[in-house]
Amino acid sequence: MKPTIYDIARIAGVSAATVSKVLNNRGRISDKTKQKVLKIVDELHYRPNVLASAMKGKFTYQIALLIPDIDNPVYVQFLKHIEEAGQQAGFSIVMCSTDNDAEKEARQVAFMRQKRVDGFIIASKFRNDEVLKELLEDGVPVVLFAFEKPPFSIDIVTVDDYLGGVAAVEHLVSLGHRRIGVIADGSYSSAERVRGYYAALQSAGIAAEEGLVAECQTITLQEAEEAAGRLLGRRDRPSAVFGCNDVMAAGAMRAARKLGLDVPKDLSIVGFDNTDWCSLLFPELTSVAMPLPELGKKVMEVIVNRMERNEPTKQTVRMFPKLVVRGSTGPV
Amino acid sequence: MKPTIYDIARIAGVSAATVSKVLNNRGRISDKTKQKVLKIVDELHYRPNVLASAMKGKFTYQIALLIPDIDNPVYVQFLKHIEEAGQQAGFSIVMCSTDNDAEKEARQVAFMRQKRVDGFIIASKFRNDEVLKELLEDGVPVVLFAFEKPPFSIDIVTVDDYLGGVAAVEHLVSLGHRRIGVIADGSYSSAERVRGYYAALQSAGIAAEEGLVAECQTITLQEAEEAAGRLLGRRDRPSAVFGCNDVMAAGAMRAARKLGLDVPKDLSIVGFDNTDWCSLLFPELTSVAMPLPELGKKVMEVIVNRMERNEPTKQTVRMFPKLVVRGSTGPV
DNA sequence: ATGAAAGCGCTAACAA
DNA sequence: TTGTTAGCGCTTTCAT
Repeated sequence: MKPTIYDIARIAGVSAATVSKVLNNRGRISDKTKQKVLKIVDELHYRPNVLASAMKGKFTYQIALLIPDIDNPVYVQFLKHIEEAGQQAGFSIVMCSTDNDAEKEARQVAFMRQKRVDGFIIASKFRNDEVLKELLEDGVPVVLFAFEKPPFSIDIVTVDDYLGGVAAVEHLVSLGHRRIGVIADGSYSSAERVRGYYAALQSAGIAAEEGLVAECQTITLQEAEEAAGRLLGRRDRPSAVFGCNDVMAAGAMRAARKLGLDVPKDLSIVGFDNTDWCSLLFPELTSVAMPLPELGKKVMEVIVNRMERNEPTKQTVRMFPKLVVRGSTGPV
Repeated sequence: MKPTIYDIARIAGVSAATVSKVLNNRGRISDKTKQKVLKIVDELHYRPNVLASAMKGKFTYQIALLIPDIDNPVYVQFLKHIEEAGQQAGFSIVMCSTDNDAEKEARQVAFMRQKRVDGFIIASKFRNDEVLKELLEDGVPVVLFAFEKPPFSIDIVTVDDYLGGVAAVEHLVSLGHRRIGVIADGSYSSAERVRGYYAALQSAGIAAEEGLVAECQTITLQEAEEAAGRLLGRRDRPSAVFGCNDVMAAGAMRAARKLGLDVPKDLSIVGFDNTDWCSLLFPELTSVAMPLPELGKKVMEVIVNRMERNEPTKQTVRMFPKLVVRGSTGPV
């Protein structure tokens, strides 16, 4: 059997309370007993049982990460960087995929709460307002990652999608493009990026055109390809397309190829998220990058902060995206 | 506060023990009290505290998944399917990336054991034999996923890499290729796939050639591209390349493009893992697919089985891979 | 069929 | 400075 705090206590000739104090650096303990206890702890490879200490109101050191759809490569990046930051801070990440399904969201949250995870990081979207509200009311630490949910008062760590959209489109404009299509999905981020698109057009003095925005219901290559097909099938097709994420952009790439269009000669394409897909595509995809390592660190910082002291004021951290130019964009 | 079993008991006018029995379907309880208790449970939205029941030796319903490197898209697929199967079976997955680092492996395992996860699924590789041995000796449920570790007696759920290698190379041979290169990494799976390569060559009556096997230290696009470059730079370059995973194959694709070789006219390429990268590449990548949904289900089945009754005999499940032909392979 | 009581491993008052 | 005690929420004998 694994040794318990009592085994340590017995061998060291002290009480369990003393051992606990040594382990947690609380109260005053003489240096002598401290050393003695630590020595035994080391010898027996003693490791406190997290369950037991969590029962006393301490942390479980587990954070649930809710992700809508792991087939989108950007979510893998989220996971990667959040797990990394979590490891750094001493927390593990429990991966919960929700498949964009409100029922599943509810089930996962309920299940995780039973396990007393210390908090929830919700990435990109969350449909079940009911459940979110309950979480907040119950004072469970929750941080939204890479999206916002306006009516809710809640901690948020995200990227400035609006500015990202602006950057993408300004790049295209600077290359001389004036007819620029967009492929968007129904998400909050997407809407912001599209807003950036309009703003960039406007400040370049380009009139926004009906029919240059294609919508996807779900974020899949196939849907994106179809949406792009609609855009590129027009008689007056755009000379550039802004995909609101790399999946959309990849779909546009496929559509272009199917139509025999050369990228970037006949069509420039910009994506968003700067995932590893960018370097697989040919030509490589110009894309807007989030500062993921920083975002990951930040989201852990915010959630741990909320776990430790539940301040009444929530914060929104909105970091700056950065355009990464590659081969998929060029002059008209 | 969340209601406890005592709250339920009090309201229902029974003892906590009775409530516990109802909840766990143990002992005999009259239908009447059962209904009464269940009703209260429902009304209060009572959910048992997993920590508390785990303290009494029950499950935590958490399984640690150790993954070496989430940048390889196949590991994301592992995660996806294992999480799915876990959800089905009522277990959540704690993601632990190890970065191929023995120290990190040890840290992660120690940390997870503190949290009393019910078991470990180790994907693809594990360097720290020490730690693995300890896990096994302590009777902790462990299953290897998608690789084997011959000297150890341990449960394994994997794909038959050898047959996968055979299938890939037989496909190339059937297209008329006789000089076939391989790009491998140092993993167990890779070695098996290469063994399949040799076997397929031999049964086709083709002499294996020195220098047609390129090795990578790590699985990155760049290294793969370099390795492929070495293969394709030879005067008598192969007409086909078998990448031991899709990353390697993608690297080969890039190398080919850099050398101005047309795929599949000048060079056929086969990958392994059938990841989503396959449909991003152009031409789309022919690749060997693992039956991931089945593997995911199986690995959960095996680990849960080991959790429930620790039988002395370990099992190895080796499933069959399947070649998926796409545009990257063609006749010589 | 039901309940009382002990205890899982730990922490936190409170005493000493 | 250290120890005693109670208790987190649950399960499990063992009585009744």
